[in-house]
Amino acid sequence: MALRHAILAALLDEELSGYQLAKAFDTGVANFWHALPQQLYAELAKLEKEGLISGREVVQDTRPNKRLFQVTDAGLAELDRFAADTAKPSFIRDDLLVKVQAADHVDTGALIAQLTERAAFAEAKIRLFDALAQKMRGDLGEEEFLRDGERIGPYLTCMRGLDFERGNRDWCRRAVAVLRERQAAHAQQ
Amino acid sequence: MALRHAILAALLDEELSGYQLAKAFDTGVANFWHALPQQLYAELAKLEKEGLISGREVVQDTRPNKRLFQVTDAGLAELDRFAADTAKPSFIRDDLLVKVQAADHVDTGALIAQLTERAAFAEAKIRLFDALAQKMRGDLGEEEFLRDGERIGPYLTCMRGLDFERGNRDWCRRAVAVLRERQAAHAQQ
DNA sequence: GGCGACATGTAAGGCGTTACATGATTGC
DNA sequence: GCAATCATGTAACGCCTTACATGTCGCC
Repeated sequence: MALRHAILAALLDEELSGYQLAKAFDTGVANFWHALPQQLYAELAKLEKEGLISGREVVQDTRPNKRLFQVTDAGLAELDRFAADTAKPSFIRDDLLVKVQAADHVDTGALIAQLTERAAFAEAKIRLFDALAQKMRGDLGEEEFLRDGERIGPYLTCMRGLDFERGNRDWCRRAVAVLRERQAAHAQQ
Repeated sequence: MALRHAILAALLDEELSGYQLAKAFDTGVANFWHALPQQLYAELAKLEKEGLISGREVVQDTRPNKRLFQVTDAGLAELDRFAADTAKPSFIRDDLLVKVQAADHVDTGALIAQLTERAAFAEAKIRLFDALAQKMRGDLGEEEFLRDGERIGPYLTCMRGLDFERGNRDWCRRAVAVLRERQAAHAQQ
């Protein structure tokens, strides 16, 4: 049940509406969790009902009104309790890896196309995370920021996201190169 | 619905029983997917019913009998169809990242303990994957194997697993170092 | 006799995905 | 007028997790 804790963690920095949260969790700014809008609206309702967050209506002239949520003391306590719990190990679960596992038995062309697309996707995320990290540390160097900065949690998770996507990109490119070379060798026979 | 395809991919190399599959999917040899025994037994039953795998009873003297499964032609076709489908992007979803995101608001000691444990877990997986990769490529060098080897799919996924766990380990160690230094600085105030 | 490995499941409940639904405002 | 963005949901289905259940064999 980490979704609720992910939401609480996301609301630590600023008040957000469901819609704003959804954008953050969907478009990859969520370097530490992923969720769809529907999940978020449902969980926000639950969290408010349980008193872990509190919402306030914000009336807007030009746009539909919205509700901004912030973490309550009870929410902070719950987050602390969660952090002290033993964490489960995390596992990779990726369609693309399954396909590559079967690479010797399936259509190579389709695989190459998907690996290429994934590499581009990873590259886009890298740029995003890079910009985000730079924005967070401001004028400070990384070492300096991590020593003296106020809020380093998001920076650390951003670094993990960056490295993960770099790994993704590089692996995809390598796999494409390998598959292409084998394709060429096969054609020559 | 990638579990079934993960099973098919795992059965490409050798006939396996549900129990053997479960070990592979559970203990981390599964570098491309993760699943619990219950899921596997249920999915194996479905797959057999649908004709994508076929099982044969193996009578054993010293141990309980078991059923070994292999992929049918229909199973291979299904796997090929799956591989041609556009893949969804994969996301990190990790309790530990949520906790680190909230690092500035929760107990640092508990976090350090969990990061240390995770680093050790990752290190163990690295050794496992390393040994597996070495076994797969045999006497050949990596470049040579990837060019001429018979079955490179599992090797490529193993490489991704290796890199992922290295990233995990290094990030955990870095985070621990950062948190420790800040703890020390805080104590001096 | 008990523990650990082998071997295979059922059942309940929670979490995530897909599809559907509604309505206002800004910009082309 | 139409599409995109803002803003918030409901419903159905399926996958994943947790707990429970059963039985054999080898070893200490």
